[in-house]
Amino acid sequence: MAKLQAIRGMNDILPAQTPTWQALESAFHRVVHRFGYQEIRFPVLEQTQLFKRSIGEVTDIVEKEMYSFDDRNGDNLSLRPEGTAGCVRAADQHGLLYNQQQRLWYQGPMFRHERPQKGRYRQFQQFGVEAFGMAGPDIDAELIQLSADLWRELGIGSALTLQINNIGASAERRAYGAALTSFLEAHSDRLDADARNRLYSNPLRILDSKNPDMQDLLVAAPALADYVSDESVQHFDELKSLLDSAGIAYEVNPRLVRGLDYYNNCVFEWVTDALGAQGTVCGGGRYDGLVEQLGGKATVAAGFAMGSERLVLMLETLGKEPQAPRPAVYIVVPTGFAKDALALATALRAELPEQIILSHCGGGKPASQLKKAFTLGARYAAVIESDLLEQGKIKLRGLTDEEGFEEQVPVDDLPRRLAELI
RNA sequence: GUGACUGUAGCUCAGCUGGUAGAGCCCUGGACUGUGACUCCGGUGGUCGCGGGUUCGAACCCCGUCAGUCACCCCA
Repeated sequence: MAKLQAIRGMNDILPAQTPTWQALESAFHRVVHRFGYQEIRFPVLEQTQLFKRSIGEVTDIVEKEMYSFDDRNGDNLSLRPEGTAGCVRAADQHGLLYNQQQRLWYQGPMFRHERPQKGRYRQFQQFGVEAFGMAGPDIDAELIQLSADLWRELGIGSALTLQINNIGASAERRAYGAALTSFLEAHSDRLDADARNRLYSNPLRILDSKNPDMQDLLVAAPALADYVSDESVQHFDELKSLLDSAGIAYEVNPRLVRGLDYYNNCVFEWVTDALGAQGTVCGGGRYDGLVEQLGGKATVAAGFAMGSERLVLMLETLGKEPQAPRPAVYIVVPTGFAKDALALATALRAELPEQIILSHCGGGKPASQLKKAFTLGARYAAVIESDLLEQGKIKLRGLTDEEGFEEQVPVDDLPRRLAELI
């Protein structure tokens, strides 16, 4: 029988990597906490309809990337491909959005059936932040500032660039899309297959094509900025000046178009060149129409999401991984002294509750146990020896280069002695 | 979904034009050492991703399949 293995594109995260993940998660928690955001948790499965109506019927995500199936009741369900739709559904369903402001955050796995590659997996983790009921650019700036604070906390700010754009209201985008379509129709002989596919369904997506021929063609195309309302432009200008005063550098990228339909006005992405093809680490923007579109009372909103795997990759390639936790004390236990070791370990953990106290299990010579203590990077070894123990003493050894001492300590004093040293 | 490359011990890899597998590291037992580090001796561990085919014989050739990597596409 063939060995069972993980589903394609779904990764196990092993002990060697979990410290980096924990560092990332705790940094995120610290940042959202000090910005006053509250956690919300919502299911991994939703009605397929929710994603179709929010993300957009003709987007790649719902067209070909969702894990959808009929459950036993015949309802069509989907694993969430992103967080915003479920967050809005949950918040609206429980009345969190009715005439009030909310600052929310979530984290968890998302699912998209794409061909896996570096920084892109079929199950992946996102952190997301959503803010409801605030119409001005001040909240947009706050969201960006929050993300920038996280980069600072992680020490990766210098490897990230902020790109922003104003994509206007959906009606404006429709008008622009029509203009873009007719422009491209006039040059249909120069369009690549992908552009031809999107010509009528989603022409704006042609804007960020990586095909140089398309980009050459688009130089002469109508500009989205010319179709955006004065209000949108003013909102965007205010955002830029807020970012300026906050000291957050940005680039205006007129080609920046988000892949989900619900965005409007200002959108942004944090990008890096440290990750190969997956340059976007964080993306978001305003989505003022989504709540109403999903059946709620009209509520303005903005938010962003970031990909944890990509951030972990960045931490690794930039050498910002935390050190693996090392034991403070390793107890060397000769055969027949398990009870003494257990009692000693309990006493040490009571005195030093934050430290890792490892007691050797499985027997073996003291010499090889000590070797294990060194291998694990333990700072001290508490060596039980029968003749010493009869005198109520234990041997304490410092195992690091700086602390290469060896001393005999009364067993009862060992917790206090170690507390002094550590 | 498309393309290119890859798939041999836990890890990193070798295996010439086909003759049923090797090294280093790791782990482990022992010797030595004033109870780890250096040195010496020994040991565990492989359906050569999987399934077919060609052949007297395949890790090596052919087909399929699964998985990985990178890129396209798309996005976090």
